[in-house]
Amino acid sequence: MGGGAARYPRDLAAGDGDPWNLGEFIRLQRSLANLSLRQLSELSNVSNAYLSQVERGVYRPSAHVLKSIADALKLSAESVYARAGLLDEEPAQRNVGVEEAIRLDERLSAEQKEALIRVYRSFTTRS
Amino acid sequence: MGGGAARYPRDLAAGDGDPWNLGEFIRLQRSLANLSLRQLSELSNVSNAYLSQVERGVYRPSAHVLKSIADALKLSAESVYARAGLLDEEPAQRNVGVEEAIRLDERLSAEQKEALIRVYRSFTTRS
DNA sequence: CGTCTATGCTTGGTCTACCAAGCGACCTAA
DNA sequence: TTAGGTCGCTTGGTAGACCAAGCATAGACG
Repeated sequence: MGGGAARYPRDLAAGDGDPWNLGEFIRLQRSLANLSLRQLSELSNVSNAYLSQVERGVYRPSAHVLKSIADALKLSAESVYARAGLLDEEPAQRNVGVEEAIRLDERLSAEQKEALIRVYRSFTTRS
Repeated sequence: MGGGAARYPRDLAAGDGDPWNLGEFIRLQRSLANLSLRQLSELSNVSNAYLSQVERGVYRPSAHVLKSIADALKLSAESVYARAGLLDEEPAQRNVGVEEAIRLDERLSAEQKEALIRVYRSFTTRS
């Protein structure tokens, strides 16, 4: 742990690109946390080899790995998912929609949900 | 499209299990939307073969596929991710945290972020 | 009966996410 | 100089996500 940050030919110093793709984003967050690939690897239980490939854009990590990385970097999973294009937008919208709310309600049976949705549609659909 | 819903030995009628695992959940939502495997397949650009396996719990789909399915079923990606165990909890928490907010701010340079975080920590950490 | 269409399921294979092991470059200490 | 440490990166291999094609069943219509 002693060290300062050493500089390497293709090291973090090369972070000139825009951090709009996932790899650059993760690399930036990692550097802001002052973590090496192997340190982040240990924190996230993801191999340093794969982390390197992810940061360089060789592979697109699964959500499971993304979540581990997010936890290790103390980022919310939602933020990282949004960067990965797995979530539509910024975590700002909280519109669920009537139909989805109905379908997700666990106290309703399937038949009750169908009936509710049918009625809801009959109210909202102009024939 | 004419048809009513046909019943098959291991068909939707067998939806007696609790919809707490992802497969059962997707199958339930699909049946509530009155979609066949192939219809959902076309809407989501996921093969019906794979959808069948996902619903039966043979495979755990990637987030990309999950998002496609969520869109096709008109569910929010967050809800489905939560079911898949990819999100920590219900979409109810809106705590971002100061450090994360800093790191995600695009108008700050890396140095500015580091400085801010350092100051923030100096305020919040008891020595 | 036979044929058509729709359903969900199974199979064989391809692609890629992911890891263990190792490499070259760089630094510091003896 | 050599030895030991860390850095990021590359390579070979394995497991599983994912699909195209085909199967079996069931209803509708002739």
